[in-house]
Amino acid sequence: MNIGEVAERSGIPPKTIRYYEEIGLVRPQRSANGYRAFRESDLHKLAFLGRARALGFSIEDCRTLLGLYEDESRESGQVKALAEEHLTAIDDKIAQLQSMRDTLSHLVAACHGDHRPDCPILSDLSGGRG
Amino acid sequence: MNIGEVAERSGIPPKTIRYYEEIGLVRPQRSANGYRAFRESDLHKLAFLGRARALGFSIEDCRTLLGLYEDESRESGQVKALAEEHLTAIDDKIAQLQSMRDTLSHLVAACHGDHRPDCPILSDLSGGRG
DNA sequence: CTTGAGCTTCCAGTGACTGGAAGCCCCATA
DNA sequence: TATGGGGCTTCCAGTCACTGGAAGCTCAAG
Repeated sequence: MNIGEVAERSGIPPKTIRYYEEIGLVRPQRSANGYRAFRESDLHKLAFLGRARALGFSIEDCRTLLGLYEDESRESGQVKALAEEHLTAIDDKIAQLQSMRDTLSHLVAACHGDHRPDCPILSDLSGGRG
Repeated sequence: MNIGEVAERSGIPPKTIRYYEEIGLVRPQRSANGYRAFRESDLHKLAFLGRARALGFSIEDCRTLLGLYEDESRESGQVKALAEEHLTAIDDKIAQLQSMRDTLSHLVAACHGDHRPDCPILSDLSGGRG
């Protein structure tokens, strides 16, 4: 398979696939003409990466997960620990965004939003009174 | 004021303040010795920026907000529109994270996480049956 | 033989900092 | 007066995960 077909079937753009090769996540062979020659197993790996990235795992986490996936002597505890750590990070981010959201939505509600200059949003940002 | 004091009073690290100057968000004067000389108004601006950043506004949004803050002929509608747009973006991010969180927490719950190799998390990542 | 799509590499830019090196400047103490 | 240490300066590089674009090679169709 050439990169275009792999991109389509894995849902990962060609540029990103090349980048993944550059950082050693996949190692496709090469045809005589210099084109990358992907096997089904490469496609499978890329799809794995796509799903892991969609769950928000970092590239380094993905590398670890791929390693565990290919290691038949892995312990599921290692995978679960990584996933739990990531889950905690996600929860932290959600909490942070939620807090921003709460503050911001109050400010937006308080702002009449018309042609006049006075604005509770700017007042708040400027320190509470001005 | 030197940069150290401004950093402490605004809560923004010196490195970040220098960066903000570089991109034109603040323009402190200079003392004869080459040190940056901040006025109270610079400190005020930096505190404004710190709060806007804490609400998740991008640097470019912050630039716009500062401009509106200093423009006495602004219309509060412009500020509100910007804030609403940002609020929507936050909501989108929360929804995305929440979706990741849901999937991931199910997978984590399904994984026994012991010394055995079989693992629903990896199975899912590998395409549902691997 | 030409055209155009697809592939190659390499370089640069994104956002918002952050770390580190090399080198002034200033103040306090011995 | 020397020195030591902390604070300040600039500049360069790295972060993360791509993404855009340029220049040029390859391949299949007409």
